[in-house]
Amino acid sequence: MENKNCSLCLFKSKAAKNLSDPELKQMGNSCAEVVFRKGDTIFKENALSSNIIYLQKGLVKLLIEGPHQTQILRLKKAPCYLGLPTTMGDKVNHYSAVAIEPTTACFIDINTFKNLLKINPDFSFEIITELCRNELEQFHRCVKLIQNQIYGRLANHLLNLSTEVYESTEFKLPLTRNEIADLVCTSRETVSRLLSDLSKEKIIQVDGKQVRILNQALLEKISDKG
Amino acid sequence: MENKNCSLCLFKSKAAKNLSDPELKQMGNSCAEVVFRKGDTIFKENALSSNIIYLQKGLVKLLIEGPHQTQILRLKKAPCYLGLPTTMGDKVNHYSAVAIEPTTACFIDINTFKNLLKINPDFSFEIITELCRNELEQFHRCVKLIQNQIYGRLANHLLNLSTEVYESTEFKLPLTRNEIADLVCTSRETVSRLLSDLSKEKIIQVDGKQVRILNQALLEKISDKG
DNA sequence: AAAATAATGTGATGTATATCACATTATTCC
DNA sequence: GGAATAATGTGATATACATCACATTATTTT
Repeated sequence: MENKNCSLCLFKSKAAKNLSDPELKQMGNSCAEVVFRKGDTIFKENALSSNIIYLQKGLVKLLIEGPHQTQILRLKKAPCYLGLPTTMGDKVNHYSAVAIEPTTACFIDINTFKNLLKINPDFSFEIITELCRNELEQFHRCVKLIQNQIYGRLANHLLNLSTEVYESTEFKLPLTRNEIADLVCTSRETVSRLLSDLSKEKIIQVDGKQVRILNQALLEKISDKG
Repeated sequence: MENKNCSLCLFKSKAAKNLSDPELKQMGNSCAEVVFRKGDTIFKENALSSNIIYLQKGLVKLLIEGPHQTQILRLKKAPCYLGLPTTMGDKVNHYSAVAIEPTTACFIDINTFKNLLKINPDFSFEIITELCRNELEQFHRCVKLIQNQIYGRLANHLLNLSTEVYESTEFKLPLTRNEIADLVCTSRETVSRLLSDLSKEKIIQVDGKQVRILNQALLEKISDKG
């Protein structure tokens, strides 16, 4: 791998904009690019965590084993860092990451990353800011997940896929009904039923995994009110 | 306020151990100590966030307005930082902090704090580590909250109060049944019923707010299994 | 292309827990 | 210390959703 490639890739990250050329080179030298197919595991819960991952391209789900079922914590879309909390926060991963679309990821050695944090305060300041924003998002996601009924949670995730992930009112679901159930914490059957309810109400149009949002305003209301 | 006091106080924080004498002095100079009584608000959701708070003494609840009820995100026990994510992550607070016991807190000016992050990489590294650990904890809390039934969540919080907060099998609940409901996301009535169920099963002993844990092993099993 | 496997839809039934209603007991306040 | 207010306990009823059961349809695999 060449330094040139890495610096181009990492320049998408706000934090890495603070890195100097030699620092980027240093990162590039301990950085390995890996391609994943749909379904491939990028890192696994309980395995030793030794890399920060920079998602160059693709879409990933973060999974954690709950007391009753695996929970999809959130989806992460490139470009972004992956596994910052789980790699910096403990020796062992507290969740898994699995590609749900063809994905390219850079594995950055944790010691190199830590070193950059220590020698470049602007870089580390941006990382702090990003961690803080993530945590705030996570608080909101969590409260919504607990307090909203499933209809509202489902609406929320459909909107999220439409506006954040695919930036289109029509898209192909990257998840099975079972995975959607793990995301909104319900059963597969309920997902089926509620999707066809939304369809009957002409709020969305569903054909297998193909989804089109017909009434975004109403979907937003459902997402907010529960 | 004197520098001497502040450095003593902040030395309890792992991150602040990396601060030099002049840096501690700098922090001390833009640091105000405030005493709160039970029920006092320390900072409020949606207000402009301008301070990092170091909890010297006491116990605090973090509140966020949910779509259906206020949610208690978590309890925070001194000594710890308060409002790191909400102050660094946005201009405005995403949650409130309210004292639930007599509490002493130091308000550190955000600009001073940011400056220290920029000039002292070891300090900022520790803050990153703490943020990461918090986020991991939060993931686990969230999954437990969604997947466990209320009996399990209640057990979990009773254990937490016993082992983390009061470090005793007997303690006085710092929350009303209503607040416990906001914590485990249920109704006041259900909290009443489940507490007396736990009592009938001889797992805990309840007299008003006074609680004694009689069968910790079983309580842990309930907390884990749901 | 056939066989095997995985994903999905849909009815019937059960249950945890919300909600309403009201009685009882603590706390706070003047 | 009595009045007002807040906190708590407990029954009856309603409901969102889980779970089970099975039919149907996609998707892989060979």
